[in-house]
Amino acid sequence: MKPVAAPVRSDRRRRRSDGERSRRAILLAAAELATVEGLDGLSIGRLAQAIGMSKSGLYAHFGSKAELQLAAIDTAGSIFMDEVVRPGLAEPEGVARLHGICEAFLGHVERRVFPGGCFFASAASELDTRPGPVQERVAAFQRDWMRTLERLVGEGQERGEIADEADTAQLAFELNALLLGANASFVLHGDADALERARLGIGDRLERWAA
Amino acid sequence: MKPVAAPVRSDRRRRRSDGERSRRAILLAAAELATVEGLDGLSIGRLAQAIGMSKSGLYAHFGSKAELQLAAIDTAGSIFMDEVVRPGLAEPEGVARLHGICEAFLGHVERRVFPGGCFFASAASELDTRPGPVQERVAAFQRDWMRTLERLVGEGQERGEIADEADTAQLAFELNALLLGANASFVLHGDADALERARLGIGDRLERWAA
DNA sequence: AGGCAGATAGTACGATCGTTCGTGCTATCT
DNA sequence: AGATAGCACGAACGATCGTACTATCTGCCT
Repeated sequence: MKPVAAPVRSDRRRRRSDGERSRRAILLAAAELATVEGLDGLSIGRLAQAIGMSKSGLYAHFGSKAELQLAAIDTAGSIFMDEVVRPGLAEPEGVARLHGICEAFLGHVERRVFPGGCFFASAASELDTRPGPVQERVAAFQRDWMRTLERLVGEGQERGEIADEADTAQLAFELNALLLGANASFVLHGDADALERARLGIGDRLERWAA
Repeated sequence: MKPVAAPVRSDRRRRRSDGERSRRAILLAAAELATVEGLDGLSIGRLAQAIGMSKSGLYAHFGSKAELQLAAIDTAGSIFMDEVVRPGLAEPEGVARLHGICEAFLGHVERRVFPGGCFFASAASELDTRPGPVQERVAAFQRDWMRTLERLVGEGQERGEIADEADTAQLAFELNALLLGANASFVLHGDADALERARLGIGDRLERWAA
């Protein structure tokens, strides 16, 4: 989990510092608002109003709405990296790290890093039936996340902390399902118990396959 | 799982048979389209075009877009009942019935009863941050579904097929999480393996707590 | 210090949104 | 058979959508 499409300045357009700051503010607000209004439902006019800018001034930073959406996804991705992946990887390698990343995920949901819960859960559900570059970017992120989980499970197995007989992808799938289930229940019903249930389930799964 | 707001004719308005047929066609299309465009993203104009009717003619069946959404939710609910709950309950009481309802859920996803996967997963994700009557109706359905799962788990325990020490709500939560995880992965990535993973996980959970 | 490119705002466009209204048509009831 | 009321339509509304064009201002490089 990481290349994540660096902020490649492919075009030869230089950026001014004030513009860069504006752009960052726009994308931060866009990433947060998108979990509430949806990536499509989020309108440029409302976004401009939310950050106190003119519609055209904001729009000039992006060539189209689709490019704004793509940039917002990348921004959300780097927030997700900072809030979930990096803290998780800070734990010592093995089951502790797997536990850590799951806990970091639940924590970022609980702390409402995004007001509408996990950005990618929200975006994936909205875009799942709308093929195109925007969907593809979200799907790529989601695949990357799953690969990260699988890698951590695999590391646990290599270290002898998780049974070799365990199906790596299967275990990763189940952990992810518990995380998404908790996210959904927490955001829709405000049900904090769901987070605890996910923790219980995750602990149970890891115990079940402990070597 | 069942009262589900019967088609109560609270107003004294009589219905003509042709109107009733149109209304049914509208709501069927609306329930299906909503899993693709979203309940909000679904526009009346596009819905009218999809079923070959005028915008105003369609609109006349409902006093507002919100009422159309509420009616579409009820329609989706009765489809869900027919395709998932009823077939599941056809199995003999106990673990078999629990297995049956889960399998019926996965089957209705795989058969694309709704083109965008489980209607309520889709709607819940879209509406989770938008309080109001529409959200409330979806949330009520979702609670009802969870209660059904919990009831089936409880029945399994009463029959001595599931260990009494099992946490009823916890087991229901985990089963539901596996179902939703499979739904999300299947719709976003077209990943049929996810359905199999859910089946494996469900079987494993039920075995784990078998009495 | 001068000048250029980037940043922001203003305005306007065509399309589409949900909604309202008035008008014929016809199924159904008396 | 005639009356009633539900059904469907076309046209039009004000608002808002994404997008384009133009003009003013200002940070930054030479």
